[in-house]
Amino acid sequence: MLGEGMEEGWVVCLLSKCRNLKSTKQIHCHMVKTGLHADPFVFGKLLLHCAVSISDALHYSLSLFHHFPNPDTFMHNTLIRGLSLSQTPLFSLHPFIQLRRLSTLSPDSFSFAFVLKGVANSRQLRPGIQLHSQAFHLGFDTHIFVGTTLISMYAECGDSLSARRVFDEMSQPNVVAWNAALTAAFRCGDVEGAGDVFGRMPVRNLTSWNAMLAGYAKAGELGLARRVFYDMPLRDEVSWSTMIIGFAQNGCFDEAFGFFRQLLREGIGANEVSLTGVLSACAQAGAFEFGKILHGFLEKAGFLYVGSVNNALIDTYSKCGNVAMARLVFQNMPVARSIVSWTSIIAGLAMHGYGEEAIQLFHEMEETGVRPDGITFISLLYACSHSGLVEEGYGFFSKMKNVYGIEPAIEHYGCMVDLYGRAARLHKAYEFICEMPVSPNAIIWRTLLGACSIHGNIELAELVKARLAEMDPDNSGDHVLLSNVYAVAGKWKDVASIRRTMSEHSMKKTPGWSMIEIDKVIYCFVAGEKPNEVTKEAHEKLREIMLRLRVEAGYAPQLRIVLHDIEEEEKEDSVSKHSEKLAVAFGIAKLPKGRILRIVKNLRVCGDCHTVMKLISKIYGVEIVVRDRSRFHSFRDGFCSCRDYW
DNA sequence: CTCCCCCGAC
Repeated sequence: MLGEGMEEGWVVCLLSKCRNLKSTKQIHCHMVKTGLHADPFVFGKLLLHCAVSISDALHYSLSLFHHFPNPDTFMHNTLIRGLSLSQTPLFSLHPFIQLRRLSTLSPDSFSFAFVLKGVANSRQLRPGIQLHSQAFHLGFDTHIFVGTTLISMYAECGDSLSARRVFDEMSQPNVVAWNAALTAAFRCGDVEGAGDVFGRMPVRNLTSWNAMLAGYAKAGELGLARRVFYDMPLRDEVSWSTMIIGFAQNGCFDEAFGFFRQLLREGIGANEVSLTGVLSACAQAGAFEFGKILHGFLEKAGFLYVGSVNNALIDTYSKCGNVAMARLVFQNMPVARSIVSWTSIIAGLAMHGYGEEAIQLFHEMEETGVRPDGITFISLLYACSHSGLVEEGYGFFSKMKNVYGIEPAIEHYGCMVDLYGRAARLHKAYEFICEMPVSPNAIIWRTLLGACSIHGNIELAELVKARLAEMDPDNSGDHVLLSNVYAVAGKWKDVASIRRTMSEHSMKKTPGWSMIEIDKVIYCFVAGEKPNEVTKEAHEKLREIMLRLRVEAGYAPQLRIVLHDIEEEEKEDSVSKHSEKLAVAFGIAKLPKGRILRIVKNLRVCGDCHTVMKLISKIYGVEIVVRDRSRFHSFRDGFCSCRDYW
């Protein structure tokens, strides 16, 4: 038998090795048997472990807490801390208030710092102000730790002035407080103010420089980020990752790739964060070949043992059109599958039109005991809406609320509107919008307008367009959608009137572009661009293809395109050709037979192009994979994987 | 510093 002190140390050490609730409960049992659970120090460690170190054990720590006689301040603080990091951070107020009411105990600086963190995470300004005043009365507001948290809290709650004031009133801010002020300014969208703080900092460590990089990148100020990057006296892995991720998130994939290559060239080497960043760039750009190279590299370097890298790979393969590889990565993961892994594969299957399989995986996930989050349900609802699974979608929407207690966000309501709208239940979709408890944003109305354009409902489209005109009058896409509704109905006068309004207000239409990779070179075709050598060749091939489609398949262009030709007849013939048709034509001209044509497009594929692709796949015997704005179309032998529902 | 996230725009 071990001595008492040794037993104590041994239990605490064992506890720190427990990664889940089950093994932690075994330690707890042992503690009860040996009587150690009554020791406030050991019990406090157990509580901390359940509340903070392992996930999904917060409820267990709450019940432990309630069964402990006279819990001390540390135990209260542990509970506050655990709750502040949970899905319901505002609940951290409860143990804090309880602690304040006790006559035998009182809150300390930790209590304030943790509860302020909870308030910051809940973005609720009012309790934040009350806590600030309490901290002031008890003299904790001058505590550097509390003061720093106050700055972050005000910034998170959107009160930039108060954040600024707390910082200005600090007598001797340390570097952590300076960094908090810097991050706070960025958080409030005050890019200039952040630069100002940075300029006045007495000491700058690497963290401050990296915070500047991250802040500029998040604000889309990539030029400024780049300048700071080259001005830095010292760069670490974080600096490099921040640049790669910053460029990737702002759609500058070439730069993201460039920084990654430079990172390798300079011998610093990739870590798991820079790898997820560069993989995310591949995913968004549809860079399948580069993604495969990275996969080989990271496998050899042992990065497959990192969960996030697997997740990024799953997403990359899905978004590059190879859902089979995505599945394989998911199945062979040598580490535990997190909620992100499950959500990634569900989203991947969904965007490839495998709605039933996505649902199947969701059920497997539930059986495994992984708890879905709000994003999982967005992906699942997306799967249902894009596969026409209306009843199933509604079922999951209810389950999300009633079984998992997840309050639907505007995105979930958006999915539901899409679900009904795509399935031609336009009035149901409209009713749903009117009855939902949050006020609809432009995206919600635009979803319904999109549905009206698919199903040709002029009355509803006009009503919805009027709403959009109030909320987002400068959006050219909405005008285009309404004009499409008119065009399908043959109401040319109304179409012309919209076009006139658009040119009078000099509204710019987003140009459509399509990319195809041939021999490691990416060719990008933009609708309406000036002809060059490449586009000329593509046009020639396209003319030949279209002729063959007319002769052999009786193809006739759809109304919208006819209209288009009339309107733009004085322009170059090239303008009337959609970029995805050009990319396909170029691919047929250049790629060897039997190769899959992989195309990435920035907008949604139009009805006419969809028909043309189906015919090309049949007549030319090629497989075409098109990644549209939000999903994949796989054309083979005259059919598309979306079953014409998209 | 990260991975998964509703709509639409030729």
